[in-house]
Amino acid sequence: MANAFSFDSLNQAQREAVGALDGPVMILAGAGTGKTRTVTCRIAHMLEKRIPASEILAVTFTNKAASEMRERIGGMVSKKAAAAMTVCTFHSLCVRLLRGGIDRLGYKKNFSICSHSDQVGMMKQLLVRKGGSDEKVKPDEVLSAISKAKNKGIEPGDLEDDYFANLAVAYQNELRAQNAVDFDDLLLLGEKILRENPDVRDMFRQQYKRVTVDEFQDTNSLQMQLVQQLVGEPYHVCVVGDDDQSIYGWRGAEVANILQFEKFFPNPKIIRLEENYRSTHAVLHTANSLIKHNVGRREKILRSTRGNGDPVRIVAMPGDNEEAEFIAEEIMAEKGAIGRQWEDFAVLFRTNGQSRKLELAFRERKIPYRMVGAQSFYDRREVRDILAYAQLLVSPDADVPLLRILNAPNRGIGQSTAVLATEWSREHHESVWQALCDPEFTDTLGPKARTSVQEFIALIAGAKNRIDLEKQNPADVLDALIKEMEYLPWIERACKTDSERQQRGEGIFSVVDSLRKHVEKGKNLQSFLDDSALASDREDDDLEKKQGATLITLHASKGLEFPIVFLVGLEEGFLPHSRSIVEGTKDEERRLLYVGITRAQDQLTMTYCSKRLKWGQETGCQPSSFIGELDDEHLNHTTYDDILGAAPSTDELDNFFGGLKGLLGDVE
DNA sequence: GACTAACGTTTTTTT
DNA sequence: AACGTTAGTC
Repeated sequence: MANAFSFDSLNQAQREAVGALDGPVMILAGAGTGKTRTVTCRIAHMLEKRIPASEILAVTFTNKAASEMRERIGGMVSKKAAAAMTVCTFHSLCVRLLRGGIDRLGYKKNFSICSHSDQVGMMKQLLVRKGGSDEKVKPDEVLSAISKAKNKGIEPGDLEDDYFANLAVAYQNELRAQNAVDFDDLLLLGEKILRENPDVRDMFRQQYKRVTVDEFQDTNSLQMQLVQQLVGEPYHVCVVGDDDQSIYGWRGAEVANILQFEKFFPNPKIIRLEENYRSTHAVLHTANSLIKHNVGRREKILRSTRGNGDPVRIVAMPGDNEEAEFIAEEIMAEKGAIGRQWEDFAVLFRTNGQSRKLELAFRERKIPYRMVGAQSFYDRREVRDILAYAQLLVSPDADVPLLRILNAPNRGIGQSTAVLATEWSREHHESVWQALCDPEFTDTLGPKARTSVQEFIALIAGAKNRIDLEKQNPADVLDALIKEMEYLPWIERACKTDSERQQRGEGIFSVVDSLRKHVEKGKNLQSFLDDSALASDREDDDLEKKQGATLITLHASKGLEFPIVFLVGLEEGFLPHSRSIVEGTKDEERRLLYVGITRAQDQLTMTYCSKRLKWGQETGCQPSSFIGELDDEHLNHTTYDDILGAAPSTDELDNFFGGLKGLLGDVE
């Protein structure tokens, strides 16, 4: 552990942050200022100072961030010490807490965690059951209102809209009846246990004497309260973040946590990291000039440790076709001219819909590219289905997963039977599964439906017995179950393409496979379901594993960096998004653009179009009001026509773009 | 109960 | 344009 890290390799501010181990500390880490390095060094410093690893808690926002942090610290100190620390997300910390003590709140310890799609399923049911509303209300709308209420500490019944309040109460009762919690409940109940039980709270405070919270600008007020419960005197807490990069306000993040940190912990030491190692001066100057238009921020001026670099280009485009072509052509030319890798290029956009034209242009030119984000692995139908079966094998009384797969694959238990069973279960205050098992209920069904139900019950009960009584490997049982009911052929029938068929098959396989690995580690089915519910895992989230230029949303780009960045669609209505103007969140849109700009290391090009295809319809566009806020000093305003001349041939294009670098770029 | 056709919607995304 | 949802038909 001797050479864990060296103070010499850190700058003044970083050194101060790494050295300040005691008391409340807030590190304001601007983009590209070596935040991760500082935080990991600080924790390594703790270990070097003989603070036991077991007393260290680091909370992150995603599981990926948690494992990366553990790995980096492991590289600096011993693997053993890294393994002994607790590095996890707020949610998984609460799961641990609740598996131990949720019975104090009247839940059973084997509670299940509702994923988003579970919540939607439940809310859809409630909307049907409650009816009553003249307008059609979307499940997501209600759920987000409930979520915001929970995060603000408002009781479901006290929601402003009566209809929503009614739904919220019903939703909460439903969760309760199924012994289930949603993501917000994890935090809510975790905080409640700590607050109401001094013995539990003291135990945690004894256990975790040093708490670090990463990405602090993304915490909501409930998470702040949780931190306050976790951290007792003498408040050895360190929060790290950048209010200028707070872009998740729409899902409850409270910048106030950073802006008013002094209110939560007394006399914090506040350290600013402003020395930027990532970008050229031109890029940073432009970023600084934009973000200073936001009011009520912790002012930070990023300083470049590098040279001026090329000016930042703002290019006016006739339309989105030209925009895509321009970028694709320029990437081809640049790559050849200065020997770049495809991976050095990134195109950033506000909405996923903007990627289509770009993909097309890339494919035409055989430019390899990687798309980040899009569809979550856990939202894939076959994955959700198989997880629903897995959950039934733990608790068949969970209504949402049961109803989800009751007729998937088709087994002759359709909507009408499902409705009858649900109604019966409500009247008799029991679960849908219990209703299906009840001969009194099945006798009310027609002979065909009755047989189908009985076969279904036998199928699930049989599999459950093989796990519970015969102690067979749950992964084997699940695998056999899937084959027995011919799930794969059923889902394949609905596929249009071969690649889709293959994808479905792989989805099913990987769920079973990851369950098997879980079991091999000695964990049970329940903990597998917990992990799956809390896992963010995008299909191939590891950007590094994919090859090619990057196409990515501004949100997903946070934390990444690229030598050459194109930021497209700087149009009023897109960036800032029209919705933000209605909702009065233009500041956050400005931060979003700030995040985008600060992703660039060497070269940045921002584009806007005069017209753009939107929802299959051509719409006129105005330049973003943000463009006018940028300082001109390192800007180069130009147009598509200026660069291209009048409609050159492809050959001319190639030649032209080949020489473009020489014409435009002030190469250092 | 299963399949098809018309319809409406469309920011960002994690746990 | 493309997707999911819903209503209508066999």
